[in-house]
Amino acid sequence: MSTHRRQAISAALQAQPTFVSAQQLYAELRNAGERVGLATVYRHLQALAEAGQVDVLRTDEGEAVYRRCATGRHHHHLVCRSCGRTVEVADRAVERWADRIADEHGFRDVRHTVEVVGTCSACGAS
Amino acid sequence: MSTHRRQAISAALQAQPTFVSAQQLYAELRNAGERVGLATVYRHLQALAEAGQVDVLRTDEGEAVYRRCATGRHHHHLVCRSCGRTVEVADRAVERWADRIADEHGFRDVRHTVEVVGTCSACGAS
DNA sequence: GCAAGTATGAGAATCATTCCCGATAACCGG
DNA sequence: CCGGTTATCGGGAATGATTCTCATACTTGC
Repeated sequence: MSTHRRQAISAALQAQPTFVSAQQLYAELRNAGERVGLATVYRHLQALAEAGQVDVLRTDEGEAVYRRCATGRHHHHLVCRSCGRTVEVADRAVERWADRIADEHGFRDVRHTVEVVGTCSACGAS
Repeated sequence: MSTHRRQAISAALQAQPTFVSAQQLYAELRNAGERVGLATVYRHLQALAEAGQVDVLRTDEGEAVYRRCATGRHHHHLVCRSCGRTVEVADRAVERWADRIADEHGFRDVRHTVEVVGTCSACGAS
């Protein structure tokens, strides 16, 4: 159906250089003049997440943050704790590791979460 | 000072077979007859977490869950999504992987989050 | 253009977590 | 053991993110 709002939200997300919370995206949309409701932002973000079109993760404070990733394939993130710059990492090594560990303990249908944060070269003014 | 409440909370946490939320722990303490406040549970849980005596992580719903781990050393968890059984995994391989990835992209002071969930052999009634 | 159905937005409702503050209990010097 | 001082408690209010509700606005098929 009407994909007007959905497109606006999807586009706004696309424009983000890093992970953003629903609240942030909502604020940006409002600033950009979009008359959109917070509930709508949440709805679409969730829909996009379920459709696997965006990645979701939780900050240490428990806030959900979203990001439209370059690839639809499974990957992980390397995020700068200072500027938020995000590098998408697709490396089979971790997947294999997770599978091996799970296997060693008899676990099945394994799913994993792997996120790495650090200070990027631009921010680490050493 | 008064370590009465602190001990009760620490002990209750010790008795948990898996990760528990502050709310759950609070409920258990009340059931056990402890006249403790929710705020106190949060306070001590946070203190214990900062002291590195308990591990904290976030559920997909954003709720913080705590666990007193066997070792104080750095490790990860393999959790059964059905029964909650938790296996502590200390495997240098992931650490090396994370360091390597970070290094390749010029990131420093790296910290990582790695959690694996699956169905344990007891629950996977296949 | 019209009916029927979905998306939308505003604000209320939820829920975990934190804040506030008067009450309480531990510690200490005497 | 006593009073004074101070950190901890507990309960309820305050906060903040997320979800729900529902009347209204837009879409689509016809």
